[in-house]
Amino acid sequence: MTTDPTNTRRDIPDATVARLPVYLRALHPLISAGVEVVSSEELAKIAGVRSAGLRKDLSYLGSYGVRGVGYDVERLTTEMTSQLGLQHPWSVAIIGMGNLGHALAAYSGFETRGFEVQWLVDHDPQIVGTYIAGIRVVDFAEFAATVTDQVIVVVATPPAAAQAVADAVVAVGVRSILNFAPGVLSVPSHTQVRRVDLATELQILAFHEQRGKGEAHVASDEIGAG
Amino acid sequence: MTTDPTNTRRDIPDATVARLPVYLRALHPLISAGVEVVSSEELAKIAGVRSAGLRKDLSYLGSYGVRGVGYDVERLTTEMTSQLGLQHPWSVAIIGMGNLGHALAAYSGFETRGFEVQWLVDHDPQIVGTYIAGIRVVDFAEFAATVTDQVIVVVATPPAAAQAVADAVVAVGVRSILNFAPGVLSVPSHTQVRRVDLATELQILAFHEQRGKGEAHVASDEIGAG
DNA sequence: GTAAGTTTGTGCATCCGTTCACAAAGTCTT
DNA sequence: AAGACTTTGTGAACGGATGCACAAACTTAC
Repeated sequence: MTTDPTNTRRDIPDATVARLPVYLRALHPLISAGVEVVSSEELAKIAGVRSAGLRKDLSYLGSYGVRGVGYDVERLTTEMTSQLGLQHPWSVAIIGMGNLGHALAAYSGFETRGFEVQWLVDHDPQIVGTYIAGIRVVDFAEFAATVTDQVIVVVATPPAAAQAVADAVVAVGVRSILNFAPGVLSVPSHTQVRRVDLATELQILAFHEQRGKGEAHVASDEIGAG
Repeated sequence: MTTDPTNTRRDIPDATVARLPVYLRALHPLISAGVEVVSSEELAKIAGVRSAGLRKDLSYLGSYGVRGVGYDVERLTTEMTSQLGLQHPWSVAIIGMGNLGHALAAYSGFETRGFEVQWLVDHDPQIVGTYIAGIRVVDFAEFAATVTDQVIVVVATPPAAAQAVADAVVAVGVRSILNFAPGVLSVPSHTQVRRVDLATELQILAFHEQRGKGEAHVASDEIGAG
């Protein structure tokens, strides 16, 4: 089972999946610098994890490291890109063109990491038809009529509207939602929701700052998948 | 150990701490509606967790539920607010007034949940001195000169600047950082960093969408603290 | 070709978090 | 006051994730 090319379909633990994007990002500067091989020790340092954990994570990919040498940077990148399903870009729809939605639409970090913002959606007639970051804002009906398979919806509406939006996008077949609105969305079991709540993050920081006066070096949400 | 008023200083697991803000938020509509008592079953439903887990979480607070009745909504709110250190608002500084920083500055969700944006910081002379959401943008020197104890810094700069900003804020005594810039910040061990990376979240969603075609109902990061 | 050096891959032990299930402790009814 | 009913608080079992330590596998030097 060491270098078996057939083990591409092991199931990967959620905690590992949550770290793959971090590793992928850590590989970028290495590629740019023309580095061909990297050891688990070096890569772990860049990614901010322990080397043993990194090796275990990579082993779930049916990893192709070479003992005594390290990992081929390009191959590792290809492998992770493939595992994450990022060979071709995913379509993203941002719903809610308030401050946050506006900022997300203009955020350049999506394109470089496998995503393409294809719809900007709002219900305000004053905003529909205008252009934000070069993309025309449409209403929900137009989005629903043109939406294709495998889209990821980003909910950036006020909290009061979020559940209704979630219901509506689920109804048109969306299965993946990234929710910036505070509060819990209730969705069918075949739909996955990830939540990003700024106030929650600050409150967690506040707790630790108040308590231990910050002895812990916390690194991320990992937003451990529930 | 059941209703001992002295057990206010047990150490609370990280996973529980990450959920307290969610519970606190779930209590808001109940208070507004004038509900006085809530069972773990009801509250768990609102918060999107299991009732047994909720009870265990509350028990770490030295919880004051009443068997056969439920939890006093107001008391629970007070207790959690106190545990999270939110009796008086925390000062927040947002560094980097690009799209995202701009949106965060205008985000109204902070004030209502215990935070007060007190500094907006940028290094661009064109932006310094302007007002965003009623707050004057200052340069880093002015921030460093006026910063007080117990501030939380939100890093919303481009990735290339993030590490330098982190070094600088650590140097003036900041111990809590919320980082929106992609990539890992390296900080002293007494400093806590929480990371929010939009592209990472999307990539995790993409993985599950591609793989299981979304059979999992994922709810949040839990951002298991490292 | 052999020995020394390097780095991966993983078995094992440990820790942490979740879930189950039930006794304890309260309320309500008669 | 006693019994039926409700809901909490938690012990215990379980499962997943992390960290350690080392054998296996490769390279390099001589």
